[in-house]
Amino acid sequence: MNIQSRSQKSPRTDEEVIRSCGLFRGLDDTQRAVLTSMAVRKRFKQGTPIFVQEEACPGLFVVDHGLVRVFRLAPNGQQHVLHLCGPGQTFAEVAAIGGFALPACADAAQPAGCVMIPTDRLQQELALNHQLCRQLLTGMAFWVRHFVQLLEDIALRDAMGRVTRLLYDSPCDASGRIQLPGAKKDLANHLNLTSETFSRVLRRLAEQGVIEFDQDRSVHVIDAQQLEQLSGQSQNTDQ
Amino acid sequence: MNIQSRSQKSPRTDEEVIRSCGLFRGLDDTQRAVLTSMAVRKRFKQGTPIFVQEEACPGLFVVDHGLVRVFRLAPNGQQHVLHLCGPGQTFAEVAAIGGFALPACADAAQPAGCVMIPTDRLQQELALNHQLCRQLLTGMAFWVRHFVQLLEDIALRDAMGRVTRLLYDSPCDASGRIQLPGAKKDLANHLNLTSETFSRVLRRLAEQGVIEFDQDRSVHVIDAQQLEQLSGQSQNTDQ
DNA sequence: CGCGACTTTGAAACCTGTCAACTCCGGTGG
DNA sequence: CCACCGGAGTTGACAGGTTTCAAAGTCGCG
Repeated sequence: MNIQSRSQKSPRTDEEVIRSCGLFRGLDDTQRAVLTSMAVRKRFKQGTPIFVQEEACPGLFVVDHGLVRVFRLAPNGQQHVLHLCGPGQTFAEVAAIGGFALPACADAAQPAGCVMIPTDRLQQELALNHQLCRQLLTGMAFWVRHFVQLLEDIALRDAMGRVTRLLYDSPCDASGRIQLPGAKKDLANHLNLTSETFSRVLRRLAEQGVIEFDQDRSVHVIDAQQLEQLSGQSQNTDQ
Repeated sequence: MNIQSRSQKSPRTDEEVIRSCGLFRGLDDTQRAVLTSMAVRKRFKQGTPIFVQEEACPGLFVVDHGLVRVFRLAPNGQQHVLHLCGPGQTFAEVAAIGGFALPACADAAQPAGCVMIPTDRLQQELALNHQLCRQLLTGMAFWVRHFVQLLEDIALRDAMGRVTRLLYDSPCDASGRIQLPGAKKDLANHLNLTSETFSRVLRRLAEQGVIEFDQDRSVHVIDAQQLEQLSGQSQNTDQ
C-alpha cells in the first residue's frame, strides 16, 4: 500500500496546484509559468454539476481540494463512475487536448476547488510549445495504460478481487488506516458493483479478520499480506 | 452501420500502409516520408506470438493485412482480448510512445503483415518533430475516448446490448452483410462474454428475426432499426 | 426532532459462467 | 479414399455470483 505523502492545505496558489499534478510533472519552471498564466480558478459546492457530457470542453481541470466525480451517463439513465478525482488529479484533459466534446459528466462529490486551463488557450500553447506536447503525450500514454488496467479489473476480477485491489492500491497513513474517498455507493459504482455487494464484501473481509472498520468511513488493515494475496488473484476461489 | 469502404490488396508499400492508418491521418507527405524511412516489415504466421506483455516495446505496429489479437494475460492464466486489429489499425502505440513496458500480449489471429516503427527511432523523432507530436497527441486522445466507451459497454450493458452494439458498429457491405472479424470465441472474449453466451444471444436475435446467418461467418441484418434500438439501450429488457 | 440520503442486511430472481455432450469441419495419416 | 483427430461452435442442464427488491438501521443537517 502506498503511504500517503502530504496532507494538503486548502489555499494553494495556482502554481502550486499545477506543480502538484502528475500530468505536468517533468515540466520546468518556465513551462509551468506559462500554464499558470492561463489558469482560471473554479469553485463548486457539493453536488454541483461541473459539466455535462456532449458539451464542448471548457478546459483542463486540476483539482486543488475536495473531490470530483467523473461519470458517464447512459441513455437509460444509468451511470458509471469513471474516476473520483482528489487533489492533484486532472480531469477533462482528454477532451481539452483532443479538442472534442466531453465524453463524460462531472460534479462535485465534496466541496471542491479547481484550477482550469481553458481549452482554446491550451490548444494555442500546444501549437507552439513542443516540450509541453511531449510531456502531455507521455502523460496521455500513462492514462491509457491506466484504463487498460481498469478494464482488466472489471472484466477479469470478481467482486472480492476488485474491492481488495481498491484497498490495496489506496493510500494509507503509517498505521495502515485507509480513508475511503467519497461515498461507498460511488466507490462501489466505480468498481461496477452495487453498494449492497460492496457492503457485503467488506463485511466478509472483516469477518475473516483482514480488515477492521473504524468510525468515520475509514478502514484499518489488519492482515496486509492476505489482502495482497486476495487482490493479486481473481475469480475462482481455488487454491 | 458503417459502409465498408475499400477492400485492400495484400501487397502495399510501407508508405501506403502508413497513409491508410487513422493515427497518422493529418500528417503531410514530408512527415509520412520520415516515418516510412524508419519502417520495418514484419510477417507473422497464424498463431505466432508477436510480443509478450512486460517486455520492452519493440515499436509501433501498423497492420497491413491479416488480423492481430491484442490481449491481456492475468496471473491465473485468464485472458481478455483488448482489440482485434485489422488493416490500417495500430497496436503497441501506447507503450512505444510512452516508453514503457508492453501492457499486453499480441499474436496473429490470422496470417498477418505489419509495418513496424522501432521505439527508439520513434522517440528520437518525437524529440525533434513538433507536428508529429501534436498529431499523436490528438490520436492518443481519441484512443482514450475509445477505451472509455469500451469500459462503458462492459460495465453498463448486458450480453444482448454488447452483441447488438458490436453488430451495429461493424462495417457491412451495401446489402447489410457483416463479415465478423476473427473467431467467435475471440469476439466473445473481447465483449467479456463466453463463446457459449455469445452463441445463445446470436440465436435469440435470429429467432426474433433481427438477423440471419449466412454461411461463412457472416451475418445478414434484417431489421436494422430494431438492432439500433437494442444496441442503444442496456440491461433491463423493459420496453 | 424529523426528514432524507446513505448503509446494511436478508430473501428471491436473474444473468452468465461452467460443465458436458454433440455436431461440424479441416487436416493428417494409414 | 476413408478413418481418425482436434479445435471451433452449438446446445442443454446446472450452479453460482450479483443484482434486485424490500425493510430496517444510521448518520448528518435544516
